[in-house]
Amino acid sequence: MADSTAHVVVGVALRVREGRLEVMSAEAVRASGEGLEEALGRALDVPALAHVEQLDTRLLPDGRLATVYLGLVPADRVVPGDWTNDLDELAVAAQARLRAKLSYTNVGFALAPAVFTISELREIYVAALGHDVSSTNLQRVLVRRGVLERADGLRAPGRAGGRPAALFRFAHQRLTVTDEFAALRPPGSRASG
Amino acid sequence: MADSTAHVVVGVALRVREGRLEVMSAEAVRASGEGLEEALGRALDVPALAHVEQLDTRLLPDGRLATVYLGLVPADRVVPGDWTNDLDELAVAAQARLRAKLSYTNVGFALAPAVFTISELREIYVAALGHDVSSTNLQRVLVRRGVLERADGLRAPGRAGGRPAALFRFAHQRLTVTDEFAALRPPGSRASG
DNA sequence: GCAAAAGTGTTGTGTCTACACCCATGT
DNA sequence: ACATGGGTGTAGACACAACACTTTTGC
Repeated sequence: MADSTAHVVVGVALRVREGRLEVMSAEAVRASGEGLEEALGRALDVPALAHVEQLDTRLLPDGRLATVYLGLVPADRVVPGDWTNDLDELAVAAQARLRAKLSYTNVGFALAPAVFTISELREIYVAALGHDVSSTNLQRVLVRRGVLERADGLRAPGRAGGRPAALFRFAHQRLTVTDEFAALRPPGSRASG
Repeated sequence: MADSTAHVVVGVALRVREGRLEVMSAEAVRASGEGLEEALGRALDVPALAHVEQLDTRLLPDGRLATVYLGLVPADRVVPGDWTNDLDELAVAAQARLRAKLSYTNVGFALAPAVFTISELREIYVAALGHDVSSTNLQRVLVRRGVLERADGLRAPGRAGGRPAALFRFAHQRLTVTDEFAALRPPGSRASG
């Protein structure tokens, strides 16, 4: 009864680099009596992750039991490891989770640098979502929801010229649901701004 | 290495009964080499569940590792067990998940009888969501989304009279996302029905 | 001046809530 | 007739996508 199958913690980290979504996976055997967090800490560089959440617990093909975590790394953070572009089944599940949450939460904070222009944020969203995003609408949606706020200063234009870009930052660095339930809201809950 | 902590599967079942949300929890120790499903089968009456999904994997206060599943039972199905109205922390998490999914998926199918009137469905939603729901809008939202469809026949009125109610059924008996991403949809995705 | 990049104004559409009103039945 | 419960019509509020237009820079 004390002997159950070995339990491992698997980390799947995602980040956006040069317009592409990159993955890195790692696993650690969980020592007897050890918490999930400790094992996750050995699997991934957790302090480097801006956001972590549990994805799934499943039996691996080899019969071991694995608890899978999704970690997100800001684009400007240097995290060594075997980053790759090809997504295995687990990475696809992680991306699906990320895609969904990008649209109704502020998870973007975990992929973006501390301060950025809308164009830079747009690139991140395009890579993570896998489809084009209008920077006009991206800005408006996120500002209206209170997800983004202005940071001081401007980014000087490149050699090609152009208007200097305003800098923004995420208003919160913790996951928040920003688009609560499109339908079936409680009665009398129409004011939102 | 082979000796990790004992792993248990915990099932949290929810149903609506007499206008109240009820919970039943159970757990089963997972035998060596056994899958999660088998243990879940011993913990809950799985064939009676119209929908099952994984909620969380966590360390219990006693140090055991538990994988928690959420199961939903249709209101008219007879499932013996120790059903109660007071929700512990796990049950609250289960309810939160249910509440969220009620608004952007068709999970309702797993709580409702095969065929029902809008009023009956409304009662279920009220109990699960914890706030009032207008039957007018409930009907319109779910029909517009293609979640509900008409069933043949009418329900005769009670002794107090009233117009006979139309019968409806859920169009699908498997979880489907019906309100995909409010914002940041791919370009050119405006037509919907 | 012209191209490039950023940002604002504005319009149209879809989806929701709220509420007025009509329909079908029992007594 | 009238109370009761079921259902439809419709108006108003948002939030969003799309696109035209203005602003600010480099060359």
